Amino acid sequence: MRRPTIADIARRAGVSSAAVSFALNGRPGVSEHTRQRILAAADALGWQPNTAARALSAKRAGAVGLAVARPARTLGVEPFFMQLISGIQAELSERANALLFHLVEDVEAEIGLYRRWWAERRVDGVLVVDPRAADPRPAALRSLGMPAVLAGGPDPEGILPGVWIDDARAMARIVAHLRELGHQRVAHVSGPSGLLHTERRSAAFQAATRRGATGTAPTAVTTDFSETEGARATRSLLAAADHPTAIVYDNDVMAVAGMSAARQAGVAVPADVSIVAWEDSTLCRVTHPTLTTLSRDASRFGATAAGRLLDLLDGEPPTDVEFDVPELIVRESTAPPPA
Amino acid sequence: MRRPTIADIARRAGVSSAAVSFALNGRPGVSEHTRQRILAAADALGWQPNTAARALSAKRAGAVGLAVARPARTLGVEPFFMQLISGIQAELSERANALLFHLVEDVEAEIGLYRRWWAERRVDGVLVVDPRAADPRPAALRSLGMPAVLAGGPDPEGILPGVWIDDARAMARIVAHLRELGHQRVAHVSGPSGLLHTERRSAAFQAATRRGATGTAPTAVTTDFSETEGARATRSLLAAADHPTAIVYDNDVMAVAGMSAARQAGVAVPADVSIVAWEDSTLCRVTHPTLTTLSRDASRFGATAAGRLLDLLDGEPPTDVEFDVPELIVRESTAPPPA
DNA sequence: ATGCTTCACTGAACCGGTTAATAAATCCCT
DNA sequence: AGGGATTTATTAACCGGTTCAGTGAAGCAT
Repeated sequence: MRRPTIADIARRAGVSSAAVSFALNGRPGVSEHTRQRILAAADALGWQPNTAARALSAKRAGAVGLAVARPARTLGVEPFFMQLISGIQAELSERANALLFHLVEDVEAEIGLYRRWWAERRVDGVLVVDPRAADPRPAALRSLGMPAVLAGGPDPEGILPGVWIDDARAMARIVAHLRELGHQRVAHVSGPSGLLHTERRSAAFQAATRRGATGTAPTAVTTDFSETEGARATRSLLAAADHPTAIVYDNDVMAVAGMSAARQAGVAVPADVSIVAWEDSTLCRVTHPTLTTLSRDASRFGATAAGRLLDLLDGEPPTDVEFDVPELIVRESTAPPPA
Repeated sequence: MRRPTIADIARRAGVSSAAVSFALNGRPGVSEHTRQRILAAADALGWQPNTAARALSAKRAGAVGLAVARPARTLGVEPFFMQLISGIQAELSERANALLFHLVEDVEAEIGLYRRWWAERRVDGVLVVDPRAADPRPAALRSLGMPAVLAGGPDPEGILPGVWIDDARAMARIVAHLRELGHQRVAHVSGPSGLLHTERRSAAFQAATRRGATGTAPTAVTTDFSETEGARATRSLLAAADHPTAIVYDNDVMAVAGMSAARQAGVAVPADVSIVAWEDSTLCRVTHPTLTTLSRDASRFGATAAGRLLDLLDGEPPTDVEFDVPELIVRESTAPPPA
């Protein structure tokens, strides 16, 4: 059976197709009485707008894109992304937009994808995640003239509006918790230095621990977020005689791997060393002991970012949104340091 | 700057827009010489088809949908889905299609989404995952006339073509491995009974263990795939005097939780009980001991399913595709049973 | 009654492709 | 050379919406 079109509605309601368009989009040009008649007809026919036709004439695809340049392997274990996507979709659906989701190899491929999406008019704008140092994406998007919102940090170049979580104060909160327990030597196992949020956390860690620092001991180790490097970093940190009594990991996978590595090295958790993970996930609750973690509301974060992007598409001015400090969930992996 | 259209190409090459359309789509109606001239012009202008215009006239959206009715929480920890999506996208990109990805609450919402996607002509077809017992989706899709491929099993009703992995033989392979090690009492912690692949595995487990079964001991426990129920099931299985010496879990999260629960109950892995997980992931390698798992090639699986759907859209007849048996990766969590 | 504005609605162009119908040019065969 | 088939190209309609210029008719003040 053929899908009903605007012409069918017009015929049924005895008006022109232009009047139908006005009525369906809630714009002036038809009387209230006629509008009701048209809406009733549309409803009776079960009409839904053909997105292609609408996109073609209104020059609005009704869809936004999300490209993620991370290996699928890494993505899978992080619940953060699915929560993020879930939040994004809640907001998009609410406002009748669809999400084009794409995994890409690297930032270059991501820019290529943006170029294609834009040329094909597949999307009206994109959500950019994982901002990096010297990120080529904002400039590329500006040169394309493509609306975008940066989810994960303020844009250092000030090109794209951003939505982000206050990593610095979150880190301060973690260090404060460890200080309260009595820890003096705290270490940080961070993610790759290219990512802005990682760098924000590292800087905040340095600032928060500076005062009580223990001379020349290496207190920060950079990794690629993988479990392998998380374990390796842990072993090297615990090898020193006056090793740290607490370690903060930039994600959950590394924290779990680190805990395993500590145990194998004969270091008890939390008796000898306390452990804090950066993301709350199932992983943090199935381990023994359960992990103290920093918990962010990824879903709300995604919804806000998507909302800002749609606002932007509706012509509202670009603005930044900074979230509250995430909550620290204290579980069994943190305790006072050994006497 | 305005995007180039086929009218621009036509002007540049000195032909009509119809000739350009023929040339760009590789169909007869233009000479080889003219075709080259047109392609050169298109290339020079950096032309890309406007998907909305193409969708409107060719009645083909150039996009397929993937709706997933699982809580975002569960999805996140399973690397399977990201690998699946990655494979799907590789195939779709190859053939110039986009992926609309959507998380939904339940199967009813999923059907509602299909209805909307179809009415709006957003997608040309969908990939249906997680087939269930008495699944309403195939019939709903048939009544819509919407092309679809069922990823995860043959359609019991025979409505949709399916792509799936041979769960039965995979389970047989696991049980064979445990038998070779000498295990007599093997248990199965399965997922929810509503899912077809879960039921296939359970049936295969029963068949494979029937001969050596130990009287009335409960050898199978049904769960919701969560770490909580995985741990609970493990505790109840190990409580019996002649508890099983090996447990097969239907996913990785439950296996990890089960291992933790066993340790807390004073049962050593693998000395007292062997553990096998159904999905290989980072999780299975960061634990101590590392987990013996069944490893499927989710990426290739996704690519195949997407390929079948595109073939279907191209008018090819619907056919089923069954994959080879997945590989069993033996690690540290399986060993001979205690003497 | 006249002129002017406002309101409700229509007709037609337009978005950027695809495609059926048609016409012109070329080829082939007797 | 003549007539039909084939190749190459064009014209124009069409997909299903949006939007703008234009047309009556009603409302209002003078």
